[in-house]
Amino acid sequence: MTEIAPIERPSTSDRVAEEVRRLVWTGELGAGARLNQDDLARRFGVSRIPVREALIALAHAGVISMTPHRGAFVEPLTAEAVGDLYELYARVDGFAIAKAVERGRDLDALIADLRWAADAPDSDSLFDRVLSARRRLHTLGGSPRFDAVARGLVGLVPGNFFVEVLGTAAVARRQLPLVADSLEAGQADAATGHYGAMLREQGKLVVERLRENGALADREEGL
Amino acid sequence: MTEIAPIERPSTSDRVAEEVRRLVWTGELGAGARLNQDDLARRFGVSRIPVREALIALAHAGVISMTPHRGAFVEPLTAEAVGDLYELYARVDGFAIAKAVERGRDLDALIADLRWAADAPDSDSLFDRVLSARRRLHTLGGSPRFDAVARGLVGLVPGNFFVEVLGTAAVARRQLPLVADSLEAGQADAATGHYGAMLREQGKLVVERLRENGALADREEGL
DNA sequence: ACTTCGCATAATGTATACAGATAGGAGACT
DNA sequence: AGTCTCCTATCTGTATACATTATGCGAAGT
Repeated sequence: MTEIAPIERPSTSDRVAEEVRRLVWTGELGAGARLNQDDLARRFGVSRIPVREALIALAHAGVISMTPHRGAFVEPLTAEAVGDLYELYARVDGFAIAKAVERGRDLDALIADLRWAADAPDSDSLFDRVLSARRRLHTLGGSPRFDAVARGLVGLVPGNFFVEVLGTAAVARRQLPLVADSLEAGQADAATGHYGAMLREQGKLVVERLRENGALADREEGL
Repeated sequence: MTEIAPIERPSTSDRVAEEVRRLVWTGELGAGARLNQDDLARRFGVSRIPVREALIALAHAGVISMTPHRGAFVEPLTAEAVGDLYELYARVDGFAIAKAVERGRDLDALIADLRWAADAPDSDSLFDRVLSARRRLHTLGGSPRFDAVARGLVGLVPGNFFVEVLGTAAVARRQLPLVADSLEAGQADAATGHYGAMLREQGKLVVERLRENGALADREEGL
């Protein structure tokens, strides 16, 4: 039987984390806002256990900060910080590309994945395909640990990235084939360049959208 | 009153995570080993809640993988993967250095921190000081989120890095002043170079130690 | 009036208990 | 004999309940 992706059935913790991400994303929870575990539990109709687990995950992603016995608070988010995260994102994935090429891995599957992603019929499948292409990249160039770390960078935009941030889908459809072409030609530098350009462009769109949402802190608040 | 670092009183979850890290580090838990929540809870004399929270943290660090309703398993760890992690580590922190310089941040405190760390009287204080210097670097160059992501990279060696991996302390004491000097001279590239050299060298020592422990997988096991 | 100590309140951290899902094996059928 | 089905044991996921800690207010003292 062909390789099958495990069925996604998000746990309660995952859904809570996603909802909190959304609250931050929409600006409903601004920088410094406190996240009361009981309130969140009541709000989502679950117990505090999955809420806690969601908060731990969000803290690791840097979305919130937790202090023992004090609580969890939304970290400020500046345009500069978002730009940095996407720049970092580009470099991490670029590193994986470079390593995959340098080590002579079989890139056919990755190239096919990238083109398959760019040909996605709708935003939902585009989202899924980009994620799986990215996962293949990380396992080719790095390791499972690498993939875990790299995925930790993403936890900023909730739900379907391409739906939440208009314009990013077009960027992906334009750039991903260029990455694939470069890989096919064995030009690692060009591939990382196209990939990085995609992410930097998308990062700017994310900043715009966050600004519209009023979810950007003007600067690092004192607190 | 001068700035005071908050007292560290790790929670039960933190201690469990640390212990599991140690089990992986010492090779007692090899690649693919299953982490039974009940067993761990009994072993450490705690309930399953902190065990679960520890596992979530470790999964985010890429040390283990969790599948819903199936369990948690130790990810394989190859010499190549460890080298990659330290290389990535160097690049992430190098990025922070570059941004801090590029944005004209006041580097005096960071430079002082680096020298102060190199002058630490013993390994324990060296460890603490390096961590705080690194934290300052991330807040200068990046943001709180950046710091959270960067710290996620560390979760490989348990306890005091410089005690667990002999030889790394000497490397740090040698390289950190060079980084400080370069920063003082405004040479960002040289600073990232010295910093990166330190981490790459330390990464090799980590690999050696892991090999001694028998904690390295020969290659990516097919599960 | 200001500071300090102590207590009450409310939140977090952890333990216990229950519900739901997966994995492995026994049994029946082809 | 092989395969499928069903069942049971075991483990994970979640809810509830208890313990511990931080915070804020108020009273007493300087």
